[in-house]
Amino acid sequence: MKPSRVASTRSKGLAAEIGKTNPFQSATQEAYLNLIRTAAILSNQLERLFKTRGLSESTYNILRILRGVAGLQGAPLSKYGDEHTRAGLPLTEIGERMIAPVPDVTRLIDRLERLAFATRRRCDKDRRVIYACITDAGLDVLHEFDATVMEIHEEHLGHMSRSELEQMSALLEKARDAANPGGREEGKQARKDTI
Amino acid sequence: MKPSRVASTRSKGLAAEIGKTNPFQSATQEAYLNLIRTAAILSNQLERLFKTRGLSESTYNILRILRGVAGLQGAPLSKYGDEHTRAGLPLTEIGERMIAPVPDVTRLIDRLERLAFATRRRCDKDRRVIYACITDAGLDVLHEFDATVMEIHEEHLGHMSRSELEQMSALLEKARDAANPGGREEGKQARKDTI
DNA sequence: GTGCGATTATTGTTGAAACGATTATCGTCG
DNA sequence: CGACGATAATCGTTTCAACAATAATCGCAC
Repeated sequence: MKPSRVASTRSKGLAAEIGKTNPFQSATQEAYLNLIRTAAILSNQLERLFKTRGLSESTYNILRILRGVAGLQGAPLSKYGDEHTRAGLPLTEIGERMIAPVPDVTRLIDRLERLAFATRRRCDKDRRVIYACITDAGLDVLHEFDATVMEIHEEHLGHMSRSELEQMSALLEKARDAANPGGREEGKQARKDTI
Repeated sequence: MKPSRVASTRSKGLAAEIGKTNPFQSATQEAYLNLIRTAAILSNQLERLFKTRGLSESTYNILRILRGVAGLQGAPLSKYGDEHTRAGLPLTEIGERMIAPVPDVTRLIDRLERLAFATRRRCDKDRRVIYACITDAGLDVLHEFDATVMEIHEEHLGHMSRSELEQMSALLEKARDAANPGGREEGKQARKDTI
């Protein structure tokens, strides 16, 4: 069934030692478990918050991205259509900027549109691409969350010193270096700067 | 609609500063984003591996837990039934040991049972509880994965030094301290020692 | 311009998770 | 004993994510 490269035959020799390994088998495994567990626990509370307004962490992430570009001057949409149009972003680019890489941005925009938090707009230059824009209601709901989100972050991580947080961020970034599924972290300098 | 305590009125005053904040708004937010992003990327490859045998990360996690108790001497099930019974674990305890806290362990066991990787067994002492046990096929599929899982971990995190990994684990543990959704990390010393 | 590969988005379908309500059993108190 | 609250598991339903297949459009070669 073609294990699709992930289950390919990679035998470096450490295969034989399974079963008689250290309590945590290896430092890498312990680090991975801590990573997954911490992420799950911390994201849990935020997810519940978002859900009160029909959002998931992914859709919230998209709204943050759209808000980030909504106020830019040379934004793509400002030259089309009526003056009330807000700057948007093609769906593919949205997918590239998301913190958790997710295919199927279409469905997420569907939900945002149903909630009236985003709109679609076809690009005239290239009619394949669709721009998604945040609406006023979307800005409102984001604004409504802003304070609470920051406070939750403070509650969760405020007990760590600034240097610890920076250190953790640095280590996490380094941990990502080797992973890059598919290869190379987008040379196009994609900014994943918002939730 | 009762925001269920997560959206409760928590006004510490930093609410007002939204919008004019630093590039990363705060070190806590940056740390959170790095955490989520790294976890998503690293877990992605493992999930695809597990999926080749019909498992998710959660069901794999359960199998690891069940394997961990399958060989224990004073195991709960050894005193019931036939001699071929393998030690198992009540569903609730499984849920407590999982890396990502998940309700509805029932459904996960359903899948494992359908895949013939686990079996159910009702406890005679307390007929409410169900013990789940790993089967030989379950042990096989785990064994089949063991080497690859370790190698993926090495690929992902092998470029970091041991001290970096330990440091990262320590920071992640500390990050979890304050979160504890619902309060207090189970005083019953639950071990989350396997994937 | 016509056809062909590549890109963008959508859709269909399947599988998994979240949440709440429900059932069965236990322990205990009267 | 019989009722009550508590606990363990299951089920119903809705929502969400993953994967593959499809449709529309573009860029370019010819």
